[in-house]
Amino acid sequence: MSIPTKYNPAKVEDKWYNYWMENGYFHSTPDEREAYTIVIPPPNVTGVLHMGHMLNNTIQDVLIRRARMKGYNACWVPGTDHASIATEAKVVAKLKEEGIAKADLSRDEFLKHAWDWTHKHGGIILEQLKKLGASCDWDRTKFTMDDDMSESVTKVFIDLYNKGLIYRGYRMVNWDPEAKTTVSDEEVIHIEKNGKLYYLRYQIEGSEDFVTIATTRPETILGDTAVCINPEDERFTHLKGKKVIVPIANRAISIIEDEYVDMEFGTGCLKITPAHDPNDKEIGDKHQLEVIDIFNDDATLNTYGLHYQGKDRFVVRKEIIKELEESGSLVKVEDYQNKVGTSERTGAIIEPKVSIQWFLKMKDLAEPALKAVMKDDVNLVPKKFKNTYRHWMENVRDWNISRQLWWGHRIPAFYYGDGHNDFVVSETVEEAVQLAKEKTGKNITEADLKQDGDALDTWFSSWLWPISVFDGIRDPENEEIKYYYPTRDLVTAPEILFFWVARMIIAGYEYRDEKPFENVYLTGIVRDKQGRKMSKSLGNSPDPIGLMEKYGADGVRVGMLLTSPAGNDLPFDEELCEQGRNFSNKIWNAFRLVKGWEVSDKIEQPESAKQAVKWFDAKLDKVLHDLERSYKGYRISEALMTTYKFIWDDFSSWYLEMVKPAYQSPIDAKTYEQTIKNFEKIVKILHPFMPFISEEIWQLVRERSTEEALIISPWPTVENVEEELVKEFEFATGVISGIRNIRKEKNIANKDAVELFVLNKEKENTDFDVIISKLGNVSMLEYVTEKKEGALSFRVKSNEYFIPMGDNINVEEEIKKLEEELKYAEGFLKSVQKKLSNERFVNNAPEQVVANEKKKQADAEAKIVTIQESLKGLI
RNA sequence: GGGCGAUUAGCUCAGUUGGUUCAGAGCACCUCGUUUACACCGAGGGGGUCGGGGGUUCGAAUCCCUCAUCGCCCACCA
Repeated sequence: MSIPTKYNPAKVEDKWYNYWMENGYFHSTPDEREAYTIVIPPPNVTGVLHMGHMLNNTIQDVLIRRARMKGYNACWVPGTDHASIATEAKVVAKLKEEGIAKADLSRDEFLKHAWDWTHKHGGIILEQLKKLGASCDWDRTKFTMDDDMSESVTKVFIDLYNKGLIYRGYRMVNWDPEAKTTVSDEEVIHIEKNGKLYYLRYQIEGSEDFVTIATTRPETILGDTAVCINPEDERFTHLKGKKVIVPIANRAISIIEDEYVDMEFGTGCLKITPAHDPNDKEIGDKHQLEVIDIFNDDATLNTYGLHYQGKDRFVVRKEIIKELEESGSLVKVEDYQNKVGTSERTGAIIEPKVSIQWFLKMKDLAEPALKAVMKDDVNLVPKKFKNTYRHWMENVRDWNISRQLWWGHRIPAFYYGDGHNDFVVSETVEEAVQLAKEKTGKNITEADLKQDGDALDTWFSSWLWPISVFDGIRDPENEEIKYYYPTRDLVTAPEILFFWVARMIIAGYEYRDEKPFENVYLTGIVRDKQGRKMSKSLGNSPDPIGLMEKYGADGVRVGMLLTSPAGNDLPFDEELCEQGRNFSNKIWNAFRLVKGWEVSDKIEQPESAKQAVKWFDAKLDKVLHDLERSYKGYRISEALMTTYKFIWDDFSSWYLEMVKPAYQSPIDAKTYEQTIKNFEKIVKILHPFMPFISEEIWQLVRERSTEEALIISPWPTVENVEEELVKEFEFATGVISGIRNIRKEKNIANKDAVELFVLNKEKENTDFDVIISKLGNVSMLEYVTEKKEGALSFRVKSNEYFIPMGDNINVEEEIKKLEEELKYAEGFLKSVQKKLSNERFVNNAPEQVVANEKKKQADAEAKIVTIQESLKGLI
């Protein structure tokens, strides 16, 4: 078999992904094993893979691959989200390009376009995930608008309606004039904007007097239905009970009193526009004011806008100010900063608007979900998000679930009359007819019914995701939902903690009486080097596919994980992928080295190899133990770093060097076999991070049947860690470093052997002396009882080592070096002594701590004596 | 405006209940190296008064107070 000199990720990665697919390793069906389930946060069906997905899905793949190897029945359910508003916006834009306006299409025609679009673009992102190595069970791929998924949504809607939790309400909602739909509070982003505060005067009816109000939105005066003052405000006592004239509109409106008004702000007079401000609405309701909606759905003015009818609100703002100025109604204008709500999806400035919408009562539903997180039944990683979660859940408000969109799940309400409450809610029209008949006692036919035109908020389907992908809504007793639910981990961005995570927990308790997942791993945001969020508009987001072509999927996976503890933003830098790629290269070369050895069963295993194998076993156990802890705490970066150092340093730099046969000599069969076994172990622990290269090497070191693929091979187990052995080896590496330092100082090439004499003060284990000899290229290692003359020395703990140099010693240099060492040791001793001479320390500190200090003192003293003696010898 | 969190080496971060090798890791940097896997490498090395100040304690990166800076979330002041 010939091993290529260069590792070729592209070729290898495709090969193994296909192999895994062909052999169905990703596929899961319920069996006697324990389930380990992850449901993917479904990306938008028309979305394209970005760096956030890369991070997110890499983490999920690491978790699911490790679970698979640990013997769980691992099931990672993939899928996509119909993303109602986002997709509809894209389809509208695409139609516009083709010269088609949405308004010219019927609902069905539009939906046909949307489905076409979905079929064409949907799933691209899933194909891209395959490049990353995502080991999803593709047979289970779901889409939130699949028939069964949609049915589940409808069922839940009806159920909640029948429980009295869903209602229609004439309420102030957030209106996105661009998408012409409402959006939930969570979808409104408040942005600080520089605006103006306009002071306008309204004439008092039947008088020449005026009252001045302050507003940021002068165009809304046309919808004013009152002016409000604080009842305590003595400046305005004379106005009580009077009326004022709205400029331009020339309507008389009442002056009302309400404590809401802040006397300190503006002029202390507040204009009330119930249709276009949430607070005004509240005051309006309290005082039974008329609601005048002056806007059309696209935020142009309607007939109440008088001569401004048909013009956009911001155009009107400019024009109306001019008109007010000309008529003398504008008193002054001040610069003013305020926060303006914008739509998360379209970026449009949100218009508060009163309209009839569907709402879900949240308070009672939220309660078990709040408790679950507070007592860590659902474990948030990192924990700091618990606070934010609690804050939101304690102040949860009713959820506006209706959207004036076509792409999505249509609200299953059927109207039999024109009244707002003349409807029935049901799964089918047939059923609706029946219900309507019962409700009205009239003979109602299908033709008399009209289905509600609104679609449901996207999240109203995704909140059911962990249940509905296993059909647990329609068929709560089915085998799959019982087996796979609750899922194990959810990996997602903190931005959607409320949109999605909280609501899934709510739905979980409501529909399964159980949490939807045990752990929620919240990733950070992927940023560029300058700390800016990666976005299309900034153009600072690298193309993930391009990155994978350049560094290999394995390399990019490592790059993503290197610096991303949970909850921390990831300042992405291509250099990280480079580090990942270099790591692949390192592993590949280690493999080439081992595969290049000639094996002979005629030679004995050298003692050094025996010791190397013994140590490596112990070290592996320690690493496995550390990994277990890291994974348990979801410290994925830490687990990767442990693996990285183990492979790079312990395996490549130490172990392989120790067992490596002499130049052009064969290796004994036993060491070779053990080394292959060790290689198998390291690719196992590597596999979750770098699935491709690990499988490639696994398959190259031995012939494998399909039952023996790495992806399904068992994770190495650990019984007990021989800490002592690991420590003793560290001591030996200290000695080797000492030798290397002297070689370097004296320019002694590694191929020239040296002699090493050991003055043994403290009995140390000598098992690793063979290793010291091999890696230090020591021709003779001898224990002596007194110092060696004409030699360079170094100390490790309280042992002293000598390398004879003959005349090749610069005495002055040596003295200087020793003096420095001595100075350090004395300083150290002094600090220890200071501690020990402090009576209160000795009396108060635990015995263990004091004993340790005493040991440190003794060691330091011994070392000082050694150095002093050496110095004497030189002088 | 309210709440939460952070501030440790040039960068990104560890540092479990205050006390063993507590000041660490990776990357970057510097020096040396054409030794028979790998220069996408090897061997060495430098670098931080743990944001400032104060306090508790025998002992503080770790606990308390305060100031500064940054970030996030929530919020209707026109």
